[in-house]
Amino acid sequence: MHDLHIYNTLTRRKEPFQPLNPPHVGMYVCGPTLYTHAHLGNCRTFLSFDIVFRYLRHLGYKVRYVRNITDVGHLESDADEGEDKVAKRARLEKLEPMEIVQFYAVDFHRILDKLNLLPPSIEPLASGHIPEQIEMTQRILQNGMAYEVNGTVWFDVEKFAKVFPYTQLSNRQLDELLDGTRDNLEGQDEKRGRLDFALWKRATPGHIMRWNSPWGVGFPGWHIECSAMSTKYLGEEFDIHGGGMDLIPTHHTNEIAQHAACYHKNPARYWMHTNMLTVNGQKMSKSLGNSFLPAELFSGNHPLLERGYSPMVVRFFMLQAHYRSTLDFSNFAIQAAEKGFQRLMAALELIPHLPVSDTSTVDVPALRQAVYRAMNDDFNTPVALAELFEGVRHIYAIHEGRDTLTAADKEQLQKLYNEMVFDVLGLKPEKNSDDTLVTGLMQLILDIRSEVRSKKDYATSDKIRDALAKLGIQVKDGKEGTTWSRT
RNA sequence: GGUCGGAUGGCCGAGAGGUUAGGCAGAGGUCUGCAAAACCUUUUACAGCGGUUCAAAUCCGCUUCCGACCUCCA
Repeated sequence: MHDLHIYNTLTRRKEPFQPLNPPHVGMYVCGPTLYTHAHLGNCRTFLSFDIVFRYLRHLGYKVRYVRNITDVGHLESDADEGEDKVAKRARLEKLEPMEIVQFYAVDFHRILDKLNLLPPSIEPLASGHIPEQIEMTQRILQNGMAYEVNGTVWFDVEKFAKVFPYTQLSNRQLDELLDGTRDNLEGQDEKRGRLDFALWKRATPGHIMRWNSPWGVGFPGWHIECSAMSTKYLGEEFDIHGGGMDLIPTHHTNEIAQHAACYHKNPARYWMHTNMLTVNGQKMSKSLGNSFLPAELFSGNHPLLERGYSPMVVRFFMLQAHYRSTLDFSNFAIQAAEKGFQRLMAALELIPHLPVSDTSTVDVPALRQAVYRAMNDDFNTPVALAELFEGVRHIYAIHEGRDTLTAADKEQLQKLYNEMVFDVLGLKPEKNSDDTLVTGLMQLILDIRSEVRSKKDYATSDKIRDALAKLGIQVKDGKEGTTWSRT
């Protein structure tokens, strides 16, 4: 029935999507480490998976979507050195680590809600799954793929690589990885191999986040929380695992390793990775100073921004690029998206008012097929939108009598746009005002204006129009009467 | 330096051997008391040089430039 193909990073190919236990689908996406505000690039990744979630549900799958929040164990360096990011922030602000995470989690959810992302089915915290992580670490030790040194448990990458393709996901050569990192082996006397990573870390006396374990007081490593939580909620093997592309070489590679060291198989069948958001061709990142927060984008309160852009415009802007391509941000580009979004929404509002005829000159089933073909091709939202814009042209043509539509086709057209635009793409109209008083007053004012216009009293009608313009209301005289909108 | 991925018209961005992607901007038009808005039509393209092919933006090779990862990042 569906012909959905998903690009799998594991095989570097698009593959037909076949869930393990239809109609159920298990999907795990690596969420943020909330020691600070999530930035716009982070949001793009979660938006991409929101589309996956929505489309799979639309196709009739029962999706369990797990997206974690990492609140412990993520150190400042992937080499398992430096301070825990959350703990550091807590120390600096003299707050409980959980206070830090709670503060940024609330903010994170508020932003995602504005962008109309559906909440995941489960949003587990790493700190809430310490026993699971300890248990998994024990299992890896029992299976001989890890070793303990002074209360820290290290994953033995080189040993593991002999029995499992460790570099499968990143598509790199193990020798080269070992070579490339040799020089920073110094100062790390505990781990045996340069690629080895911590499953459990001994807590230094001043470390605020600490739990008892078979190896003494400590805290879990960065990657193990995702393995433990995905296994707990989705099982030893599930359908989709996703995250940003930058997680491929370290985080996801190690996740697969840990999981395979326990269960002798890759946790997920389809690995999906989203590309980066760039600004002037460079990856958005805090260190480059080219990142801004979603809240700043909405308000326009940032040096890089000419003005604010509404959340739905931002969503539309991101959907105009495929999730595996980089997307370059600029004021010009997002302003173009804003106009396009408004055009799409205006056409959508027109559908219920379209006249019907005995025959159709528009091939609605073909349009429908084209849109689904795009979505089935690895969630190709830009092409799906392009097809919907083809439909927009027809909607206007029908509106103006240049094309015709049967009642049945009109119903199908309405259904297609409702389902695709609202349910799958998650766009929604941004009402300027639903204040009934304003609506009533405007109706009255425009009635008066049209009366004086019919008497050719243009001085008065222009006075009304100009005065409204000063108040930020644009009057639009059309064939079918006069409408208005806020500017 | 190593590995991987890119270079598409003024901008953003799809496509991936033969047929117009789409959006925005520009130009022309329709409508209009005027204006705006809206709608219609429409110009400009596949980094460079070779090769394969009846046919290449699309495949292969080289060159140039850019990015990502290898060091915190979705």
